[in-house]
Amino acid sequence: MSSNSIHTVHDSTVPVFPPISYFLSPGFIVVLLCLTLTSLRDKRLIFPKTTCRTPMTLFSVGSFSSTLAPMDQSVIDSYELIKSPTHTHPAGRLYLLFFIMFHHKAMQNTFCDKIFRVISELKLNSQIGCLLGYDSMVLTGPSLSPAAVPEPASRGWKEVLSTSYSSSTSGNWSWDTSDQSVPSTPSPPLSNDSTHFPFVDPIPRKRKNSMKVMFKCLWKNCEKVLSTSSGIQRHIRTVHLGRNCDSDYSDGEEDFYYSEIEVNMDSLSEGLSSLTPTSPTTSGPPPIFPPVSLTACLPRSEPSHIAMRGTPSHAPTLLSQSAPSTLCHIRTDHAYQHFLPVLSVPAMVGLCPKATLLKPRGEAKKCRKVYGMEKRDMWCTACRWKKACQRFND
DNA sequence: TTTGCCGGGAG
DNA sequence: CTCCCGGCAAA
Ligand SMILES: [Zn+2]
Repeated sequence: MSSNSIHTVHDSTVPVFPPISYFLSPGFIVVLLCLTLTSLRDKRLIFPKTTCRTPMTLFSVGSFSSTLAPMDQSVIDSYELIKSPTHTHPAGRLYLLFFIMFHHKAMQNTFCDKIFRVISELKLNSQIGCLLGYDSMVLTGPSLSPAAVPEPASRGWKEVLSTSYSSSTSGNWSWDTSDQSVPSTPSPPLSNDSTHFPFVDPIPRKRKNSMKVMFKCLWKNCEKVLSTSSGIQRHIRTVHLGRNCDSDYSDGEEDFYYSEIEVNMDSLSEGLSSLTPTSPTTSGPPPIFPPVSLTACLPRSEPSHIAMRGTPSHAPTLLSQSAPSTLCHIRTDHAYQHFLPVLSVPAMVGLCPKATLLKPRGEAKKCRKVYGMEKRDMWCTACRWKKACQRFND
């Protein structure tokens, strides 16, 4: 029976990774995301805030180990996945490659905005490159080989950005198939590598006054702020998403419609239902922004072989259905958010907060510069309307 | 020159 | 509201 020979590979237990065309069904958007992380912590920081339990499916590709593994369950799974030595770069870095399939097209922009924001807020020792694929124009090669990724200039793909801790680094890494690493990345000053997270004090930059983390609904014209993520999720679920409140069943979509804010408890008498309309902006404490260098990064040589394996996750799956207990979810979110304001350890050296009281009118490259006039449709809405950019705001 | 974006306007 | 653009200031 040669029909089965496709996934003959060793394990019969491992289901077959769906063909690339699966990701490219019309209406879906695939984001090819390449992360260069220096520690596991970085990833822990990024993904709980962005991909965890959102209406999309995340497939991880160990870019150097040439393995695919599904990551549509929870962050915990991704931990295990990352701990695998195949994902650890010899130099102590982690090179990760992800296919992200959005179940709703509208989620793409939200996701990008979120992940950009998180990365710049955290000043991660990470480089991130995003390749956005439009519908099914790319990766249409042989059914199973993502090696069919066309040349960088191919129209379907667009480089998004690459942030790095040092503004001078020209992050232009082409990942080669197997061995080599850090192709043209200038040697980063962080020698003090942290292969395992040397967690410093997880206490954020808390002021003496009690800053309490609260959760604000981001739905248009809704300024609801609640003290627990479960509360805000229930609010979004019932009020905005129109779901029945009888059960705590959640499909994870709420995560995109709220965000944490820090509220000064002194000027607030434990408002549990509404917030004083002090700051209309979404995120309360504007974090200090380091110079973030955005540079283009495009994959040069296509990964010639990628053995696909993993569970073919049911496409519009409901991630939380196995564990309807919302507590589990909250716990994870809550745990990670402690780390949020913590700066990554080694690279704090070159970063001066620099009192920029005068706000010299923008520093970071905005959508127009990053994407170019040619792909105006990839700008954020504000940029498209010639308003202040909200994706790369500073 | 290009880029960011305020203010204003149309629908 | 959403969407667009003239025009100015800064890069
Ligand atoms: Zn923008």
